[in-house]
Amino acid sequence: MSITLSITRSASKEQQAFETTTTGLDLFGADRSIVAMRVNGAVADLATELADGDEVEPVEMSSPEGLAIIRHSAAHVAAQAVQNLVPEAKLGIGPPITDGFYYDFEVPAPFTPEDLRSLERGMSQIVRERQKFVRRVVTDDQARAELAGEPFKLELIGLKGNATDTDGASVEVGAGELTIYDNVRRDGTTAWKDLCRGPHVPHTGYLNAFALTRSSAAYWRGDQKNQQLQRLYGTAWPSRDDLKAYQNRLVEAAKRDHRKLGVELDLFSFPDEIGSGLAVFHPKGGILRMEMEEYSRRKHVEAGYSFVNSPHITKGQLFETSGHLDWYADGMFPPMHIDAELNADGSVRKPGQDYYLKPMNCPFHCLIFRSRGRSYRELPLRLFEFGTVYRYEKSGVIHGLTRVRGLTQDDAHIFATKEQLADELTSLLTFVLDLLKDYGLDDFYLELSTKNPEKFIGDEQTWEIATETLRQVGEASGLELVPDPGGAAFYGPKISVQARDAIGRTWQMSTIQLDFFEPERFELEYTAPDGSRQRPVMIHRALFGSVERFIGVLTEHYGGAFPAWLAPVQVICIPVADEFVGYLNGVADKLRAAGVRVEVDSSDDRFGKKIRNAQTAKVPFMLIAGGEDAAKGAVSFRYRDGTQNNGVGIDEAVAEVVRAIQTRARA
RNA sequence: GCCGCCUUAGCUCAGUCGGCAGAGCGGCGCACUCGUAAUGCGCAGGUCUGGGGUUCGACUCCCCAAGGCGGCUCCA
Repeated sequence: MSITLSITRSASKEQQAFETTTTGLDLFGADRSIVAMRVNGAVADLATELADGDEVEPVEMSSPEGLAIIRHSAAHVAAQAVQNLVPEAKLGIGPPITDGFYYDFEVPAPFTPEDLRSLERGMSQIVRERQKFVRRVVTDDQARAELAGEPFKLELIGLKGNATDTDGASVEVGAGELTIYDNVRRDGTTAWKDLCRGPHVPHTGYLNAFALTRSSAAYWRGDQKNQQLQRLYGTAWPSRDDLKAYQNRLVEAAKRDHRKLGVELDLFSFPDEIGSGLAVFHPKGGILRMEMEEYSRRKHVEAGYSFVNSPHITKGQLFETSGHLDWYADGMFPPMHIDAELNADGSVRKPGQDYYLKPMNCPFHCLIFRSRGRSYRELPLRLFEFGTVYRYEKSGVIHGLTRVRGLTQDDAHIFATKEQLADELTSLLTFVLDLLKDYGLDDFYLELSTKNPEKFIGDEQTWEIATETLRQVGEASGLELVPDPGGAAFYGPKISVQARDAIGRTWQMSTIQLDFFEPERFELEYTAPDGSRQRPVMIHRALFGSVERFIGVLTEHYGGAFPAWLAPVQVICIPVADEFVGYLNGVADKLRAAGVRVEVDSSDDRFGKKIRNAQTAKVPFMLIAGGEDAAKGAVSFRYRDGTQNNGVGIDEAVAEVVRAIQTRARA
C-alpha cells in the first residue's frame, strides 16, 4: 500500500511517499519540540494514523496550540499524582488556561503547601516513566462503566454535545465521540486514565518544565449553587528557561503591585478602622488624584460637558424609581432608617424614611434632566460629575484600589435624540481613547457586550438598532472589536475599552453603555421641533471607571514611576553638601514660581543617601548642585533612569522641567 | 458570600516544641557629610489584630470576630 501525504512544514510543501501505515510520530517523532500535528486543519495526536492525501502540519510546543497541549497533558499528570497521593480523590475537570492549567478534585481535605511539593515530586516521577498518552474511542456505556467511580465524569458524559467552553467541560467531552486517554507505562500497563477530548503529547517525557503554583476552592462547573471542589493550579512551559522566565515575570509584576507601591510611595492606605475596601489618600496620592481629575475636567470642558453635583445619600424612593432596589439591592449598603417615632408601646407613631448611600449617579442626573422642560435644542445634554458611590462588594472580592466599596466615578450621562446617537457615540469613543492616551495608555481593544436573552428589558428592535450602532462605531474605530455575547446589563448594550498595560496585562477601562430603561422609569422627555414629546436616549459613560481604580492601574502601568505631570514630587533638589542648600532653595523658588512641585533635600543624610532616597521615591528629576554648579549658576540633572546632564543653567533647567510637565512626557 | 492560608514595632520579617519578645529599614537625637543608590553612635517604639476558652502559666493550643492574601462566584 502506498500513502501520499502532503506535508506542510513552515512555508514549504513537500510530497512524500510511505510504504506502511504512517503516523505523526514517524514524521515528527524525532523532534521533541513537536507535540502534535494538524491534519487537514484539525489538531490531532502524533500517534494518529494518516491517510492518503492528508495535509499534515506539525504543531510546535511553543505555539499557542502546543502550549495548550503540554499544559493540558501536565494537568493529566497532576491528576494522576493526586490520585496516587489521595486515592479517594474524585476527578473534576482539568483544562489548560493562560500560562498554565488547573485540575479540580473532590478530596477529603484541602491541599496544603506540603501536598503541592509532594505532588510535584509525584509528577516528576510520572514524567520520568515516559507514560504514553493513548487515545481510545469509547461508547457512552463503556465510558460509564470504566468511570463508574468518578461521579463528576459521569455527569460530564451526560452533558455530551451540550458542554460549553465557559465551564471548561468541553475540554473533557467534545461535541463528537467520547474518548478516553490512557497513560500507559513502558511495560504496557495502564497507570491512569481520564475522559478527555485531547489531544495530548505522545508521552509524559515531553513535559520538560512544570510547577504547581497554588490551590484553592472552585465551584463545580463554575456555579455557586454547586459543591466546591479543590482546584490545583500549575504551569508548564517548553523549557526550564521558559519556566524561569515566567516565574521572573510574576516577580516583576509583583513589584508593580499598586498595593505594595501604594505603601512604599506613601500614596494611600486602607485603615482597618475605616473598613474593608475604603481607601484614604495620603498627600502624595492626593496630588496624583488632583492632577488626574484636573486634566480630565479640562478635557470635559473642551468637549462640551456640563458639570453637576449630587449628594451621597438619598431616600429609597429614588432607587425604587430607577429600579436599582429591585435589581441590585444586594450590592447596596443597607438603608439608614431615620425620623421614625414610636409610641411607648412600641407601635409606630411616625413611619420615618429609608435613606441609602448611592451606588450610582444616574438617577440623580435623570432628575437634573427632568428638573425643567427640555428642548431638542439642548441635546445632546452631557452631565458630568466626579460622583462618589458606595457599593456593598462581597468581602471576598475586595482588592486594593481596583475593587473597593467606596469609589469616585468620572461619570457622565448623555441625553440625546435617537438621531444623534451614532454621531455622539463616534465622537465619544474618540474622546475616550484620546483621553486614555493622554494618561499614557495606548494599546487598546474594544469589547461589545450584547443582550443576555435571559435578562433584559425593552423591545427587541431597540436593542437591535442600538447594538448595531455600537458595533458600527466600534468597527469604525479601527480597533479590534471582541464580541461579549450576553455580557450586557439588562437595560442596554455596551462597548468597553480594554487597555493593555506596560507588561501586557489587560484592564477593562472605559465603558460606554446605552440605557433604554431609566429614561422610561423617570419619564424623561424633550420637546421635538414638531412640538411632540419625545423620550431621549441615555448614554452612561465612565472613562477611568473609578478614579481609585484608575490610580491603581496607572500605578501598575508605570510601576510607580509616574510621568512628571502626575508625579507627586516632580523635582528634588539635592545639595552635594549643606553649604549649597541656600543655592538650591533659590532654584526651588524659581521652579515653584513656575508651578513645579519641588522639594529641597536639606536633611542631614549624606549625598549618596539623598540620591538613593530620591531614586527609590521615583522622583522624575533630581537637580544636584555643588561647587562646580554654583560657580557657573547651574545645576546638574539626574534623571530617573540614572542618566545625567551636568552644568545646565538654572533658567534652562526650569524650562526643561516645565516643558516635560506641560507635554505630559513619559520620563 | 464560599474554600484555604495569613495577622509579632510605622514597614519587611525573625522568634519562643506553652515559661513575662528580637533584627533591619523607617522615626527621633548627636556627630559626620563638596559629587551620583544606604556615614557612625545613641534613643524611643509592641497589652504579639480583637474577644472568649483550655492551662499554674497563652504571642504560642482551641473557638469566635475583624482585617489581609490566593482562588471561586459576583461586578448595575
